[in-house]
This record gives sequence, structure tokens and C-alpha cells, in this order.
Amino acid sequence: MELFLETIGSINDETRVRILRFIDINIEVCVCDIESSFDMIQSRISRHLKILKDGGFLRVERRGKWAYYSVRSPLDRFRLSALEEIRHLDLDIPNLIKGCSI
Amino acid sequence: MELFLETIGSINDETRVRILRFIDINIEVCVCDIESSFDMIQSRISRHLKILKDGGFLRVERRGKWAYYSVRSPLDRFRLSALEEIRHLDLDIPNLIKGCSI
DNA sequence: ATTATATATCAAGATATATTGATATGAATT
DNA sequence: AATTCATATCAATATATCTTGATATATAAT
Repeated sequence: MELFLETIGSINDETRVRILRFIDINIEVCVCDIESSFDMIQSRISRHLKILKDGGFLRVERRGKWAYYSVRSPLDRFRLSALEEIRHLDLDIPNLIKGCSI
Repeated sequence: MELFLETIGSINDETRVRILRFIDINIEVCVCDIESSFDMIQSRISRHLKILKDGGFLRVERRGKWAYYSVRSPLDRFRLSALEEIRHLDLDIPNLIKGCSI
């Protein structure tokens, strides 16, 4: 139950649904990309990413200074069906703006 | 998005997940049955039922004094996959105790 | 009509979650 | 090792959600 609620809770927020779909579209992005694409402060993005990761939707890979987030693969059946539901929503997803200085 | 969050939010609560599964198991129950089976006060049950109904998981049918709740059928693909996920959880679901005086 | 039973809704307080700004960590560059 | 850049975490506040007890509505029985 706890794990289920963690999964559900992670997509029970408009900002996180949009971030998840943004990563889904752009395959792999780092935090500063999301930060500048969404025009939100870094701590807010970082916290939402952690929740989505703990919810089982995202994976992170640190390379150098950057943390690259992508949709975890493979997704189990339920999370995949949730993601597919999100793909069908009419969402306002910003274009990718590279935010890191290098 | 709003509808999606309403759906997700409706199962983002332990009590509601248990109530939903309880109804799923018992096919059709009235509020007082849930009340006595879960040993929770009526207003609490009633409110959770409304949220599950608005989330698209339940339907109600009033017959006489009673409001009979059952899982909405057919469920769309996403809600069904959520319910199936819930069916696989190891939940503590009480036995049905008929709660109404007649 | 009055009373009893079942359910729904409301207002208040309690609890959880989100946002912000500040600070901490960690890796790369000088 | 000191600085810079990217990210994570923390503490405070703001906002949303849950629970409770009280009240309202709706149907049925007397």
C-alpha cells in the first residue's frame, strides 16, 4: 500500500505531471534544463524530481556536475498505463531550453 | 489535466483504496454497511465515497432510504489498470458487516 | 404530520503537501 | 585548495486535504 500511494502521490500534482511528460518527450534532460524550460526555481524542480523518482517513474544518472533524468525503463504495467494516460492529456509542455552554462 | 488529477487524487488515500477494494469484493454495498464494516463514522465514509465517485471509480444507485455503491462498469482502461493494481495489493479489508437496521 | 433511519453537507481543527529562500553537498576548473 | 557551477536538502510559510461533530436533506413508517 505504501509503495502504491508513493507511486500515485508522485503524479498527483500538476507540476509533476508536466515535468514527467516533458522528460518523456525529451528523453533525457538535466535539472537546469527543466529549470529554465519551466521557469521555476531550482529547489522546486529538484524536489519534484525526487518525488517522481521515488514514485518509480524516473531514473537519474549523474555525469560530471549534471544529473540527467529520464523515464525509467522498463516501466511496470501500472506506471506505464499511467504514463500513457498522461500522454493523452492536453498539456502545456514548454519547449526544451538548455539551461546549463556549458 | 483536472479530470486526471481528480481520478488520481481519489485513490491517493489509504482509506479510499481500502473502501474501493471493499466495494470491488462485495459488488454492491450501502453506506451503512461500509460504516459498520470499517468502524468509521458516517460522514467520513460518505465523503470518501463522493470522492471515489467523482474520481470515476464508483456509481451510486438510490433505492429507498439506501444509497448502493458499486464499481462503475465499464471502467475505462486507465481506471481499470489502477483497480487491478489495487487488487494486487496486500490490503487489510474487513469482512462485510450489514450495518443497516433493516 | 411526526418520528425514525440513511445519507449528504458544512464548519472547525488537525494533518499533509507545496513553495520559497537559504544553505549544504559534490564535481570540475583554475 | 579555492572558486565556480549544478544539484540536493532544510526550515519556514502557504496551501490543500482529512477527520470530526453538528446539521441538513430525503425516504419510509407510524
